[in-house]
Amino acid sequence: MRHPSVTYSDRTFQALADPTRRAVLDLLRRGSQPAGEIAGAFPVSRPAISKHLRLLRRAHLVHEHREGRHRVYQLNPEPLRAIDTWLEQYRSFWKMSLTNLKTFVETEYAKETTQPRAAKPNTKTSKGDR
Amino acid sequence: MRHPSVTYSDRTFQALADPTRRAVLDLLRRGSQPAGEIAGAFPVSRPAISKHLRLLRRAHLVHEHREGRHRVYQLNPEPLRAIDTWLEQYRSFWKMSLTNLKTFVETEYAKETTQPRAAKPNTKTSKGDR
DNA sequence: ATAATGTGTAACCGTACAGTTACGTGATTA
DNA sequence: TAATCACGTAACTGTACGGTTACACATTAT
Repeated sequence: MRHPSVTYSDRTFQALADPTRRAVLDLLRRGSQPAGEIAGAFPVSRPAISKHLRLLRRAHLVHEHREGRHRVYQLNPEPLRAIDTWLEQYRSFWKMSLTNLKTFVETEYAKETTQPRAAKPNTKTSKGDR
Repeated sequence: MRHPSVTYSDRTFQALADPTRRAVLDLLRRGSQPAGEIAGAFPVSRPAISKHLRLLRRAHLVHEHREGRHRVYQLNPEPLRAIDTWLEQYRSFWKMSLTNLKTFVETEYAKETTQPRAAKPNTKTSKGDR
């Protein structure tokens, strides 16, 4: 079950989880398109794409506006900034050499692991606070 | 139904779709930890976390090694590079001002929309293959 | 008015989570 | 050896997708 409160970037991450939806975004980078034309670019049925578009809308990754009987979809890259921000915290990690990472990790966890016994972390105490 | 072939970064995006799993990664940035201690940091049951860890493992976002009766999990930021690469293509978009984006989009789609009739994209031709 | 287009939605099916409790298993401790 | 610890896994439940077909609805075109 999903958590009761679904955050903003939650929807974003969730929307990006599907390869078809990412492909739709990739497509829209080339310019806005009506739903039907987007659907034409994929090997699935039009309603399937329609539902993908609904999720992308829900995540604010696309904007839609009517144009005659078309519904034109436009990329909105704004929510991707949140992803970028999240990733930012990890950049330093993959810039570290693996050896450095290993060292860092070892020193960090050293206090819990070096002593065979006394270090048994009391798992339960820290459980209530989140 | 999932596509037959699930790509590498597919697993990654999918693993990141869940807020708990992202939180686990955030936790591991501070240093490796055994499964139980990770579980202690969340309001869900230990088996639930165990399953999250399985997905993270499947996405290669964490490494696991046994240490006595503990299983220590370590962050592996490597797969996140793929996400970063994907995002890279969108950076230019959110750096553009909205007006510029609008202009770009309009000129791009102009050929299909400016002529009322003749431009009707033949959606069906590419659709027949499914 | 009627027909055709372009889209979204409803209803239905199968699968993959996310969570739970109960249980199995290897490593430590008594 | 027996008890305990730290996990993973199995079995089960509910929900959200991802896909399909059938249909409703609004907007042109005849």
